[in-house]
Amino acid sequence: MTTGRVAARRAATKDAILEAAWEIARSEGLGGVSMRPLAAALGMSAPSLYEYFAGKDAIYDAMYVQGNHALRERMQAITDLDRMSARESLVAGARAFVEFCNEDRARFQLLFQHSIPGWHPSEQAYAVAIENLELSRAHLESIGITHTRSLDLWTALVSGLASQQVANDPGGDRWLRLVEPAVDMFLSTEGGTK
Amino acid sequence: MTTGRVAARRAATKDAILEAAWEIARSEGLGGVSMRPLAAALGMSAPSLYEYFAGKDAIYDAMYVQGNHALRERMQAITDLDRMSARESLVAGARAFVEFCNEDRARFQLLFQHSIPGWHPSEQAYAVAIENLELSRAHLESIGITHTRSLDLWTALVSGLASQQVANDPGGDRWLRLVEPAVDMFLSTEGGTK
DNA sequence: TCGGAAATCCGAACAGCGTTAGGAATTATG
DNA sequence: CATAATTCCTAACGCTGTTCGGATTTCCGA
Repeated sequence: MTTGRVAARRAATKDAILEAAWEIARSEGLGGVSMRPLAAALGMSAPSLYEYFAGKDAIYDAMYVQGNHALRERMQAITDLDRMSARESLVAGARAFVEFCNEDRARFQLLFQHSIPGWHPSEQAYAVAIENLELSRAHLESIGITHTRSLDLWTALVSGLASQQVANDPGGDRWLRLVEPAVDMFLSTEGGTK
Repeated sequence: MTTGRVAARRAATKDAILEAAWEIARSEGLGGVSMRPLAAALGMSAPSLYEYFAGKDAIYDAMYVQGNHALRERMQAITDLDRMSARESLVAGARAFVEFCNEDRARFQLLFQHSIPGWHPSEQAYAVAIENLELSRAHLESIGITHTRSLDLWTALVSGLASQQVANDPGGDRWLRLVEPAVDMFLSTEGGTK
């Protein structure tokens, strides 16, 4: 039985470890997460962490999954996309994404820059990211944008806005404000990429 | 006198160190550059590197400057921008940039993703990057694009194309092919961002 | 309730990292 | 030729992620 008391306690400890890891990542930077201080923040010893995660990479992996789940929830919080025009829904989606990236630099670096040397998300963790990408592909499809070239141009545009925002005006809105003009620009020549 | 035999030999050794560092970065990844193997590749000992660079960060710094100089030369190799139309020169510039990024993943990560935990370019190294940015700003100005919003949208668009290309199709042309449609899209609504 | 099993923890240690100290060897120069 | 500057290396320090071995605690069925 995987839902016994031990499993619940184990899951709670894992969550606490990830929570502390996020906190360190936000204050010290994503690369500043190290095992001994992380363990100390939880009142335990570094080797004890290995009872819960196979290693530091597995911790990053779990954080990567958490981040992608948070992104999915954020995007799905825009419930009534159906009632919006294509333009409105694109603006809402892109704005939500850029805001999400702009909220937490460490999370952005983990999810979208591959910022930890030598680390790559595991196959199952990456699958969660693909799932998110698929959702936004479905969104664009629902408003009639289906060609790979159009989708690629859209992802480049939105990710460019997000990365510029995070890198050059973190927490601000210098590129966030450009979401609306960017959507208009994108829609104005949609079809030109066919 | 800084141009004596000793200074020349010293400069040659520094170049050799950077050369070996680039080679390791290209094969092992940017974060895979470590002092002892780097020194070993040059037949010397790790502490000897400190005769030439203040530390590992200083090596990254010098690589950062080298990379930006290479970018400037590449961009300036497009000599006859004057004889092109605005559209042609934008296409040429963006294509050159994306190609430059796509050639060397390690170089791209060093210059444009801030991929080494805890490392930031020094002020004087960053100045070289600003110099490059200023050149492309001048280019856009010369074709009548002056507003900050337009410039920001342009940088987001081009950097988005480059990062998507490098991350998802390294060495390929999936996003490189989108440079031309992207420029058309950008120009079609230029003025809408005022 | 007792006892074996499972879960959890920790101290010690290993290899690798960037870096420093101190001194020896080489090279340049007055 | 001798002094000074340059260049190099060995040893070591504190940090990193990680493993080992064993002790301690917690669970759970007889």
